Amino acid sequence: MSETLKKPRTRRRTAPREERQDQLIKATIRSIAKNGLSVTTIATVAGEAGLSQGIINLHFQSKERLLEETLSYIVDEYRSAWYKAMRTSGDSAAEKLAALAAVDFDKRICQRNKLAVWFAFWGESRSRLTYRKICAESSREYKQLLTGLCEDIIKQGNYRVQAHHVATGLLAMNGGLWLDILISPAEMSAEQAREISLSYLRGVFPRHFPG
Amino acid sequence: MSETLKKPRTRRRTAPREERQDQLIKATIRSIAKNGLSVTTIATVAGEAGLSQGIINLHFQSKERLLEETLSYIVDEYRSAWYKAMRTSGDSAAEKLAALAAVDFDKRICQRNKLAVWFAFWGESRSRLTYRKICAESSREYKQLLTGLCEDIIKQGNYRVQAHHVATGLLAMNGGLWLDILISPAEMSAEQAREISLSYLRGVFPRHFPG
DNA sequence: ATACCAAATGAATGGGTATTCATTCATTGA
DNA sequence: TCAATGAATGAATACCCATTCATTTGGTAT
Repeated sequence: MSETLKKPRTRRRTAPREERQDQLIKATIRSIAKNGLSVTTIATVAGEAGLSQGIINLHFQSKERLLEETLSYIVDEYRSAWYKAMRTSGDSAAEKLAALAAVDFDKRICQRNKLAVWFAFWGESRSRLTYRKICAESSREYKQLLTGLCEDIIKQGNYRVQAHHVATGLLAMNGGLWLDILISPAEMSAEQAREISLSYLRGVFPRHFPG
Repeated sequence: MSETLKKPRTRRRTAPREERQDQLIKATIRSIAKNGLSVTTIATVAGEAGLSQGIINLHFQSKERLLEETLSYIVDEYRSAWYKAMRTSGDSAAEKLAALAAVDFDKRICQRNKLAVWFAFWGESRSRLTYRKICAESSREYKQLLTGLCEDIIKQGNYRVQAHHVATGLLAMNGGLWLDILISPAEMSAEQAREISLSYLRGVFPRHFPG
C-alpha cells in the first residue's frame, strides 16, 4: 500500500477537477479566438478540448459560467503579471512605470488568442453587468497604481501635466494598440507597439525616459 | 395627372425602400447597444423598429447582411465626419490634426450606442473577414492622413519623433478612450477624453499645441 | 479479483432562431 | 370607385443549441 504517488502508465481519462477546468477554459479561449464569442457553443468548446459536450455542465453548471470563468482567468492572469512586475522591477517610479507598460506587450499577456477574448467580452460588456464587474476592481486598482507612479514622476521632474491624464492616456493607448495587434498583426507587432507606447512616455516625461 | 410629388396626409405604413432600411439599421444599433451582438436577433431588431419579423429578410435578404450594413453605416458616417473636418478646418497641419482628433469626440460620432457597435464588431472581427474588410480601407486611409499631417508638423517644428509613432499612438489612444466612455461613462465623458487626447498632442508637439 | 465511486459520455429534450411564403393591406393610377 | 401593385405581416418550418440524465468507463480501496 501507500504507493499513492505512482504515475499512471496510460493517459488518464479522468483528470483532477482543477486540471480539467483549466483545460476547458483554455479550449474556450481558443474557440473564442477562432470562431468569435457569438459562434462559440458548448459543441465548439468541447470539440476544441477533445471531450464530450456534457462535461461543460458537469464542471461549470452552465455555459454562461464557463464564459465568466474564462474572462476571470484572463483578468487574473493580467493582474498577476503586473503584480509580479511591480515586485521585480527597480525601485524608482520611472522604472516601475516602464515595467508596467512593458507587461502589456509581454509574450505571456499579449497573445492574439487572449486579446481576442478581451475584445470579445468588451464588445458585450455594455449589456452585461457581470462582465463589467469581473473587470472592474482589477482595472480600478491598475489605474490607481499608474496614477500614483505618474504623480511621483511629475513631482520629481516638475512636469506640467496631470497624472490622471497621463495614466488614463497610457492605458487607453495600450488598449488601442492591442486592437491593432489583434486585427492587423501584419502591420503591428507587440514589439512595435511597445516602442510606440514607450515613445509616448518619452514625450511626456523626457527627463525620465530619455530617447 | 403629374401630381407625383404630393405629400401623403396620413402617416404612410409603407415607406420608401431607403427610409425603411435606414430605420432598420438604426434599430439594429439600438438593439446591439441594449442587448449585445450575441443576443441581437431578428426579433429584437424588429421589435425595436416596431415592425414585423419578416421585414428584415425582405429588405436585407439575411440577418448577416443587415449586420454588415449596420457596420458599414457606422464606418461611413465616421469617414464622412473626418472628410468634412478636413474641408472645414484651418489650413495648417496643426489645425487639421486638431480638427481630426476632435471628430472622435464629436457628439455625432461619439455616442455610446454607436461605440457599442464598434466594439461589438471589433470583438468578432478576428474571426470574421467580412467585418475586417468593411473597416479596412477607411482605417488605412485615416491612418495615412494622420501620418501625413504629423510629418508636416515634425518638419515644421523640428521634433525628434516618428510621424508613424505619433499617428498610430493617437489613433490607439482615442480608441482606448472610446472604451472608457462606453464602459465607464461615470468616470469618462467625451469632453474629458478630448482633453486627454489633446494633452497627448501638447506633449508631443508642444510648440504647435501650446498648453 | 471485486466492488464501489466519481468522472465522463452522448442521445434525448425543450426552447429558441433565421428564413420562407401565403395572405393582408396601403397606395396609386385609371 | 375599382383593379393592380408591391410593401408588410406573422404563422409555419427546419435547424441549432444548452441542458439533462441514464449509462458507461476508469481509477481506487478492499
